Amino acid sequence: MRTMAKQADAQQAATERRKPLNRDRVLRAAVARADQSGIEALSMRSLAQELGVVPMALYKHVANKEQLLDGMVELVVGEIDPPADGPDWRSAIRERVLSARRALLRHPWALRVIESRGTPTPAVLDYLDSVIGTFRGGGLSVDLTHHAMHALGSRVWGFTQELFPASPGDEPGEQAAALQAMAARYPHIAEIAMARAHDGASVVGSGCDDQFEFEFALDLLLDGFARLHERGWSSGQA
Amino acid sequence: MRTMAKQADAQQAATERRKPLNRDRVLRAAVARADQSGIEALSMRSLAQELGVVPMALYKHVANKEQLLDGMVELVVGEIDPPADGPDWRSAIRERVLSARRALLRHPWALRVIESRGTPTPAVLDYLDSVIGTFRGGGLSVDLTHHAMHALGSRVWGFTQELFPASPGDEPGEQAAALQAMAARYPHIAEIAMARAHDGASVVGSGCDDQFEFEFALDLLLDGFARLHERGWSSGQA
DNA sequence: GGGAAGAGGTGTACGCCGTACACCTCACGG
DNA sequence: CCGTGAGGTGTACGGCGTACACCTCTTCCC
Repeated sequence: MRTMAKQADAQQAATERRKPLNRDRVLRAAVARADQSGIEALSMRSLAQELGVVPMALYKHVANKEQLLDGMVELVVGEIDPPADGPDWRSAIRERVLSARRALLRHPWALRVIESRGTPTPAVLDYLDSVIGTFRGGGLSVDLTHHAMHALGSRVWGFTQELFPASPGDEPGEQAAALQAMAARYPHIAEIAMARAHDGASVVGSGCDDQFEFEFALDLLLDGFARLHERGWSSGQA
Repeated sequence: MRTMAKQADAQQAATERRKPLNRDRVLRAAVARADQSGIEALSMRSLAQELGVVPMALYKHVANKEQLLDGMVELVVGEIDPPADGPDWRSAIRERVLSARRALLRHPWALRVIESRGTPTPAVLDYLDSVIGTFRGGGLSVDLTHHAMHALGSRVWGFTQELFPASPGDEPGEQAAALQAMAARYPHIAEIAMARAHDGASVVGSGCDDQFEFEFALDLLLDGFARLHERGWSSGQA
């Protein structure tokens, strides 16, 4: 507190919120809120409140909620590492996809938003374009690259859709009981779930899409692409 | 029109809507509406109107909207053919998944609803359980089956997430122009899109996830599973 | 036959949501 | 000094899901 403290303080309350509140601040606040409260808790109203501002104020910085979501996606996709250059397309793709995974792991809502968005944003296109470029740079044909991208599907984002949406961790006892009940009706699911529960350590909570699962599938596909590439595969034949 | 026509007619208006309107009729109407107007056009209010009933009437048959969606999923998943039995797990899975694809193709909203639902419905569990059962019946280890299911991911439903949400068909001239514009900024995407446009015939509209794309990826994965199975792969090693 | 019971349909109301529109405020350049 | 325009406000509308009290039949038992 220095001279003119009173005046400064008085102004501060006004000033603090008067700090321009540009588009970027809005987007970052939105990302933060979605990160910690989930995407469904993000409304224009709640976001405005968090920024100490009336809802309509946001519309001076984003056209509407759709554009807000697009902006958030841009931010998240911007966190993905740039492509590694090198002769080895296989590991370049691998690294890139795993980097995407890390980014989207930090913002669990992001994949769903990306996928639900009607039109891909520029950052999304940039990312896809550069992944494709890596395939092409590695010598894969346009044809094979095209199909490879489709085969990867949403996996280019580092995720495969969870089959079981990861029930938020009840205490383990309860979970075991639920499993017991399921075993009668869904024996095969239970068998697999049991086996998984065995490992224990390596699994985060009850989620099953851990790093290993993802890399298993990714490598299976990359192996497949490599094999087809070696054989000069083209969609004309088998 | 026969005797007592007037009375019958008078009653008919009342009667027609008085037809009990059970849970099943509600669900079927909801599916029909979602099929033809899209899932986002399905609100309790609009559905009620279509059934000639006040919104709150629906709540006598479904607990809330979530349960409505669950019920719709049950209906759709029920359309998937039962598993073919036979010694060949590979083609049994293939058929089953392609059947799921056909069902979900008839109800394009369904995959998104399945995935967004917090807890899988019984029909969903039945389906997954029986797919797993087919793997196991084919001799694949619990371990490999587990990873295979993850690798399939949402592909067990016959779909991979579209990377490009299929812009609704503008006239081809316009589309070509847009492509031209994109080529500058996203050369690799453009290259692939061009190549695809070449084939023409086999592609439905501008959508790219046609049958071929899907089967390409599916077979790549199934081949991979088969190969690992033959080698007695287990997650302990490479 | 009369009346309780309960299933099915109604009407009103609340609190959320996104956002259109008119307004205010105030720093700044002419 | 004043106009202007960027940034923030307040009010309002139409849509949503749904709680709650109510009405109206059908059915079934006495």
